[in-house]
Amino acid sequence: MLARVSSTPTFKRLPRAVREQQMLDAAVKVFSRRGFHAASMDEIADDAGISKPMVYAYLGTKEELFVACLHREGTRMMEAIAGAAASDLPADERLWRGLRAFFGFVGAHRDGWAVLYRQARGEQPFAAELATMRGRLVEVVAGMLDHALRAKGREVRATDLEVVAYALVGATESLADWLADHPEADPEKTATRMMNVAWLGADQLLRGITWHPPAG
Amino acid sequence: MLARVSSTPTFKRLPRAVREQQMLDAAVKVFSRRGFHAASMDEIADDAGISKPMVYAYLGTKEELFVACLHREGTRMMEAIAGAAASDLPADERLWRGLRAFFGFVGAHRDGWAVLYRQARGEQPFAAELATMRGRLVEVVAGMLDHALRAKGREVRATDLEVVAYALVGATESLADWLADHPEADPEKTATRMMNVAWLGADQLLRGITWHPPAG
DNA sequence: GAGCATACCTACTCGTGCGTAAGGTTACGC
DNA sequence: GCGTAACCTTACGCACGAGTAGGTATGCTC
Repeated sequence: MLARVSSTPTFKRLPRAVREQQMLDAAVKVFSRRGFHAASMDEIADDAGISKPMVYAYLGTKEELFVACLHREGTRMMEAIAGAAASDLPADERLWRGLRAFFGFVGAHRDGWAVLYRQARGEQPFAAELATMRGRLVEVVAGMLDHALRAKGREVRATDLEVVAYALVGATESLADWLADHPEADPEKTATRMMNVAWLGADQLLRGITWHPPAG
Repeated sequence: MLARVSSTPTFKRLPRAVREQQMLDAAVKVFSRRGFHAASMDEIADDAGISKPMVYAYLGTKEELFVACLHREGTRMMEAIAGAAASDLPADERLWRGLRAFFGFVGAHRDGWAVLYRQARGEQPFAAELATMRGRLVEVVAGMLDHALRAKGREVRATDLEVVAYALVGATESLADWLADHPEADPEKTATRMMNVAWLGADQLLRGITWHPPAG
């Protein structure tokens, strides 16, 4: 066996923790470019500058690897948002800061977002995990609306609140998607636009103004 | 070879057009349950009550089959919406009818929606096609907003308009997704909720009321 | 400087599922 | 009633990619 001849400068041996991060970086990149199925473990290993068995040794099977990506990116995102939107602020201020943090994250981690949102969504095994994460977001938004409503002495059925929150989260994700496809776009400006759509509509609702279908 | 013994009542031979529809029905069903990759041509053929080579003979490769599904479901949906929202109505009326038609469609074709939205989105080869369809929707919505604005003597930059439209479409898709997961929910009611989120916010914008970030 | 653990490799196996070759059977025109 | 074309089948080839077996090198500890 020729093995590694000294022609190549005998690449560094790195501690596990470092290699794991490199692998995750590569995996996120490849998954986001190719999609879960089309991505091959060989390509990921290659991209990480390591051989395939190392990936299996450290991060396990392909599914487990994907879950690990999901976890890392998801955690990073949630932390970015939670860190920005402290809960002792008024609702509109929290919403604004949360949105800014969110779009900032997406702008800076387009690959991560693609993995999280575009890929995980379609694949059965991961959709549930993703849904849970989104569920937490919806709850937070619904909580903010509810809080603001109660402050005005109003009360709304929980389902209605949840659905509205769901719509707002959806709109936000959609804009994030748009942002991921427009590298030249400004995350801050996108956040402002979202705020316009969301808060002006919500504000109306908070005042008790509602729309209802025409008769017939 | 035993071949088909007369025990089974010699299943009917059907004309191509009919079989193609049966195949598409089966394909939509299986794709929506399993996802594009996990779905096997064998299962689709089986579900259509036909053998695999027939599928290849009529609809071509797996990718082509999926595109065919996408096309049929997409066309049906667009027709449902376009049919409901005639362009000679006022903007809010058009929006309302379009939304109602849309949620009605999703409520009635949950499988089709899952294929269109959840699957096509993640898979590179189809994402483009899907994006085009959504693009048309966004244009329509943006056009409605623009029309309403001009009627009030206002003018907004095209980009802003497009982004707002994008957000509204995203919110709507998100609610459709919610609807697909809640079989007991009422499409009509969901449309009303969406109208509340969208139109109240849009109405504010139409009046020239905008939100802007706090100083600092 | 022997021993041991950990990092790392090449080179396979093997299942799965797409796509097809080659042939059987039914309907319909003439 | 017979040919021909369209319908439909079984049974396979084959590529691709997940996962593994088994071995080599390197650094750390005492």
